[in-house]
Amino acid sequence: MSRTIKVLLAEDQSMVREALAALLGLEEDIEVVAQVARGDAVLSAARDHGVDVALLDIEMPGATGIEAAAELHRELPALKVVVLTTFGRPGYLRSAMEAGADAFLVKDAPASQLAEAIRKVLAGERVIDPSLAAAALADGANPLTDREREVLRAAADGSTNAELAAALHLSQGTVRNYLSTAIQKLAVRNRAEAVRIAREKGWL
Amino acid sequence: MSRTIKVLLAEDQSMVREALAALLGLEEDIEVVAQVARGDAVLSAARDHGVDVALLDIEMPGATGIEAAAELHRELPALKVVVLTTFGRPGYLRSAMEAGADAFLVKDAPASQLAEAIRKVLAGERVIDPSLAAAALADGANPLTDREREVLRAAADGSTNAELAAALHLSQGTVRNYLSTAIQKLAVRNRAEAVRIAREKGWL
DNA sequence: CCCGCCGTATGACATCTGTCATGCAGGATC
DNA sequence: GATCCTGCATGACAGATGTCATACGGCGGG
Repeated sequence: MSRTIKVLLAEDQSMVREALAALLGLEEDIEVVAQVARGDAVLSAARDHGVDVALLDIEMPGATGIEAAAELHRELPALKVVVLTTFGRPGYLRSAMEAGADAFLVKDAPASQLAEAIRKVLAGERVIDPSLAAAALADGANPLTDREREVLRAAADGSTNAELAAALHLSQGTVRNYLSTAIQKLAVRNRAEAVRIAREKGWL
Repeated sequence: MSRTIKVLLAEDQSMVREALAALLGLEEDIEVVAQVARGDAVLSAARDHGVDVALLDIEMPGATGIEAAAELHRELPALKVVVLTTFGRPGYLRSAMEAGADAFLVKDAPASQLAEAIRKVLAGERVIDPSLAAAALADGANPLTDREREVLRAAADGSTNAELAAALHLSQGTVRNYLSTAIQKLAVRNRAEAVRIAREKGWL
């Protein structure tokens, strides 16, 4: 028989993290051997505990789960990565896959899928929600350039053009040009809508 | 000896809900007897299962945890209510308390506080994070009028003045007046910032 | 009864935003 | 080397947004 599966859990909300640990603790063949609350603590914890599978939330301080996934994939290629997120944003799925994730789960899927996904990735399978995959393909790739994304992200909090220009070391006109092209690419009417749509797609 | 504490769990993300159930299941004196995923399913589930404590997430479809709390407080006054939320927004705390909640927990508190809070509210105590309470008091009450809130909420998705006017059956000028006063009350420069601040405070 | 606030509305004004044409430098591609 | 794309910039213009003064009816408090 095989030994238990060693899992690393990365999730910033303690209550959710410990609850997930309790859930996985109910499984006989799974053992949560490490828990971290920050994206930038993932790699060393995975190394220190000889982990088989890393379960990563996306929204975390320090580094996102996607960034952590890429790092793990580079440094510990044998390690399997499951990305777990609140938001089923097509762009997140795409980035997670590009970062080398083996599974992508949303938190409103039934709890049973979590242990199941862990076993499947260890067996070499990939696990992704088919409808999300379809949405990701339908949306296509992120149409925004780096600069456009950067400006849009900075504009998300309601900053004015002048503030954006100062913060990004650009001229005010350039800021407006970037926002204008972003607005057109996203087929919306103003920056607020552009921010909303880009967020929904996971393109920010 | 006393019988086990019967708990109702209301949280829309299945994985989180079931994980919390697993967590509470580890406690000898606590039993999760019902789980619901919608705010408008809380009351009848609580009635049907003779629940002692209801654990309510705020963000849920159907009705918010706050609305559900108010309903429970009205219909089943003996029932204790614990509000559990991702966002430690002062305005949420205030509304939860006004709705008759007995405890207010944020999901990034340690998991141990959950069972502890359940026992405390049953003992007649109230449980709230002191720093959040301080923030709620410091912020004061929501300064926005009903209409201002309504317009701001509608403006949050990037709608233009004309769209807002049509949607709310107001003149465009009136919409601008409301947004203008909201902007001034929140001491910000434009509607986008106003939306952000109002959200952060839990005033939307 | 009067005052003040809320909801609603208008008009005028200043500023901010979004669009477009145009320009230039650097890197990639052919 | 010519061409194209990207990043950056400018100026001009139209339209959206924010401010302010003003107005009126209703409602609640003093």
